[in-house]
Amino acid sequence: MEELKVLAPQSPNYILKPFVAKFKALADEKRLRIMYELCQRGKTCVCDLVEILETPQSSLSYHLKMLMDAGLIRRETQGTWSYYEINTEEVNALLSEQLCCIFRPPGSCC
Amino acid sequence: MEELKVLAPQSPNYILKPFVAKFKALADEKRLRIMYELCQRGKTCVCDLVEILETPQSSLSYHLKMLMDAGLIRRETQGTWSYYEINTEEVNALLSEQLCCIFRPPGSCC
DNA sequence: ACAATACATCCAAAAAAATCGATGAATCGT
DNA sequence: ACGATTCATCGATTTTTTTGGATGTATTGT
Repeated sequence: MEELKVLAPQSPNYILKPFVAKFKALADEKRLRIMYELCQRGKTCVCDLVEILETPQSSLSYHLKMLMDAGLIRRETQGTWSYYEINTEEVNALLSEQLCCIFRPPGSCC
Repeated sequence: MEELKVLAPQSPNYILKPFVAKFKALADEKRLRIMYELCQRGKTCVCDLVEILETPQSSLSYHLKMLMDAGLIRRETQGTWSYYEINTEEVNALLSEQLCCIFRPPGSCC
């Protein structure tokens, strides 16, 4: 039976690791644009985003997955449609209030 | 007298662009670690960071430049030494208060 | 049942970012 | 003046990320 190896919980890298994925998810113009649109429009399906961003559907799905895996957005499936929306709690916990008008849904702050 | 004209309504991408570089700068474990150490220790020179992060000097310089270009840290040169420190205003404007203990210098908030 | 739509996933190619030894400029100590 | 130290920049290589057409599954409308 192999031993489970774990980073020391007090190591800085252990503390910082969860944030890397979140910042990576935000470190792309297309994904920032997705975040922006989801804030402006609320729940939005992929086919609408394809039109808004003028980006191939497979590319959109890829970027949405990045944001999902980082916990910054949420998906709600209704039949064939996938509706995505901002995960307000996560975004609020991560970004400053000054960014609320850009990356937080209207009314969720300020 | 002509009225000062505010820039015509810009595309979302225009608004978002400045943030891409900032999030890109934070989207790396090594650079997050640099931010963390600068917060803990205040002004720190490159040679100290080389020892702390156990990373080649050229790599450190590369990452410090990324953070500099994003405006997240500041440099102060004293003779041969380069001291880097957090740009508190920028970080506060970008990140949530909940991250203050990790990415903001102690005492600059909470 | 069939055609059309929505979307996640796959995959190979292209683009972007990171790595690290080497070089060179500036400064310091002796 | 000379050797040593600090650090930014260069450049070739490796690694990671992004791209977008193709494929497959699920669902909807007729």
